[in-house]
Amino acid sequence: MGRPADPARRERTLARATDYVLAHGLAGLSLRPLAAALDTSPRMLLYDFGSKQELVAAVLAEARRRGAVRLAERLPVATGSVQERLRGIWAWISADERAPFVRLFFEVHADGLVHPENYPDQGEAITDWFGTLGATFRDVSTGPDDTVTPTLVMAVVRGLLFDLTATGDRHRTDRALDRFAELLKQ
Amino acid sequence: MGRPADPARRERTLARATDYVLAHGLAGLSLRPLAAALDTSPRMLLYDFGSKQELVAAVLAEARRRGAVRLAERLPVATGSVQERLRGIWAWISADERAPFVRLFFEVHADGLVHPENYPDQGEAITDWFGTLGATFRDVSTGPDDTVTPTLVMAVVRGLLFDLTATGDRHRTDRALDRFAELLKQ
DNA sequence: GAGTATATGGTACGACTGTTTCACTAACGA
DNA sequence: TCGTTAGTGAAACAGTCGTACCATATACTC
Repeated sequence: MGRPADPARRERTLARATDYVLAHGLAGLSLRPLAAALDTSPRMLLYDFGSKQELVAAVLAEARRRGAVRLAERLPVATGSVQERLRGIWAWISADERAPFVRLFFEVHADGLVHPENYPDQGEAITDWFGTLGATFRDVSTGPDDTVTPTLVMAVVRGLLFDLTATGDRHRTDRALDRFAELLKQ
Repeated sequence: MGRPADPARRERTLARATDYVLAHGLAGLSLRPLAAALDTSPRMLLYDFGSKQELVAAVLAEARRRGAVRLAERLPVATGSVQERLRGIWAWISADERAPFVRLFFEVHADGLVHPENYPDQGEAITDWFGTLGATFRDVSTGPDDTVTPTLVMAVVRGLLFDLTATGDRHRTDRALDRFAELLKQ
């Protein structure tokens, strides 16, 4: 008995909070401005999530969930040459629409280097793409459980993303990826 | 006339502040703990640097200066095969002693993505290694002002650094670099 | 209606932040 | 000794932070 709980409200808040964090970043996140932007109050944020730390954890989980969904929609296009697949992945991840995700990705990584205790599963977040990526580049792998090829491919992608986000030089980074694709093809 | 200024004090403070930032990171930097660790006071930090923002700028400049010196000491070893040179660079940059620099590097990049206005020269910080790196890998470059090869090499190094710092998996990242060296050799 | 559990507003607490102000001392030239 | 400039400690200011407390409103069962 009593007033029935409304879990949808928490979900709605979580979705909007994730939008907000993707737009504004994690570093300066503060409950009061966040609440104001979400038409709610710090009081309600703590009521729904317990603490700021738990709210952030929920937001990061939601962001990762969204990214995984988007990736799953995109990646199965494992047809074509190695070059085409690589270019497809790069075009997708480096597109402007993905910029907020990429930004948050780098932000979480950097914060995790200073406070590893807050991100117990950061290692997984890096390596869990290997399953899908390994499948995508099976023909250039050295074996069925080759982890080196996905590692290298992801390193190139992340490194070029790093470069692109810092310099904005799309032409140079695009060409560097093409060059890597050529090398990979042999 | 009057008491003579003592610029050495500011230099000493800057050096120790840089040590502190390299050890503790930029994100949570606060004047009072910093001053306490440096046996000085927030009052003096502001007296010497004007504001926290200028202090941070000075610290970052100092850190970059140190990194450049260390790199200049190391890089001229441009002898040997492409593989050996690449391995040498990777061994140097991924060594544990460089970890604080690498951490700060990622931290500044991430913060720069959220607040680009604070880092007007971030693009340069990424590309200014190309001069030296381009010279080092001249024999695998496509031309005298080939920017693509240095871009790719740095992307691999940064991407693998990203992986290594997040997962701590040295074996896998080392092998990925070896694989890249093989590809580069053709 | 009473009883009860959820939802919410308002407010204040204690701890921090960068910075400022005021007073004072230290070290020099004349 | 006096004037002048550099250096420095202590305290306060105005603000923000996450969070806790207290009241009250809302929506349900009985």
